Amino acid sequence: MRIATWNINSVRLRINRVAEFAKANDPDVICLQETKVMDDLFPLEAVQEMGYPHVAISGMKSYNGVAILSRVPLKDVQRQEWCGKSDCRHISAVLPGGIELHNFYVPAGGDEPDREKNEKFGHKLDFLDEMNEWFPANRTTRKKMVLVGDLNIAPLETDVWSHKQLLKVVSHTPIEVEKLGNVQDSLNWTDAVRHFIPEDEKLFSWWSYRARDWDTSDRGRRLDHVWVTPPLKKTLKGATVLRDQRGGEKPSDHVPVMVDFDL
DNA sequence: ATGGTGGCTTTGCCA
Repeated sequence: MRIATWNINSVRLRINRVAEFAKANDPDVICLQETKVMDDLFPLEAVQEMGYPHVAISGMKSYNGVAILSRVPLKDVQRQEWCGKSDCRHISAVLPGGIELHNFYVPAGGDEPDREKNEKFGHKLDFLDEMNEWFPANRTTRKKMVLVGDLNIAPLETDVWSHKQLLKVVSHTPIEVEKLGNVQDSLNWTDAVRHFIPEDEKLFSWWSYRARDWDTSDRGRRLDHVWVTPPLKKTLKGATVLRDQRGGEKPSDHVPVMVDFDL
């Protein structure tokens, strides 16, 4: 079983890129974020043509939006509200074998890392607190779960191009890293990507559009994650970050992250 | 200290 997560930054604009990615990498499940489309305009036909008959979507006009495209049946699809907002930042479904898959798009948090001056940063911190409360209140470490998505935080020093220069930049501030760490600790989640790629190796999944040359300057961050609960840890078989997807015509600013399981 | 790009929709918002 191969599960992929990808912030696609408009699924309609990049549906052909998704199709090419699926053909080349053959993931069983593709979790998308920032689909930026209402459900009735979602390119369902194209997704089914590429071999994903089971689709769960939660989208809105212009912003946010998440989707799960699957070759295997999806059960018990749920769309959770966070911070009292219906802003399409979460969808979950149960895969065969009773594995619960959660797909998140955590708020980016704006530019200023101070909740007094920037309410978007406050929203992000509150969102993380709510995740940290919801999981232990509603699930246990014994449940088979996969949590994926654009969490908009690069927790490790090697998850950013310069730890020192990003300490006050939203996505790598100590308070965000601490709160994400609390979520991770709450159900003893394993970072499935760092399970395979050593922590002393720089690893990014996002590069800004604003760089003159994203590849040469390589000022990236690892914002996209795949976590698993303890019962799935031994089933982990590999992890891949598809850096090449940042290149070519009209890329997303994020690249796909894939994790393989032997279930 | 600033501005750089991209998507969607609007002439600004969000990332």
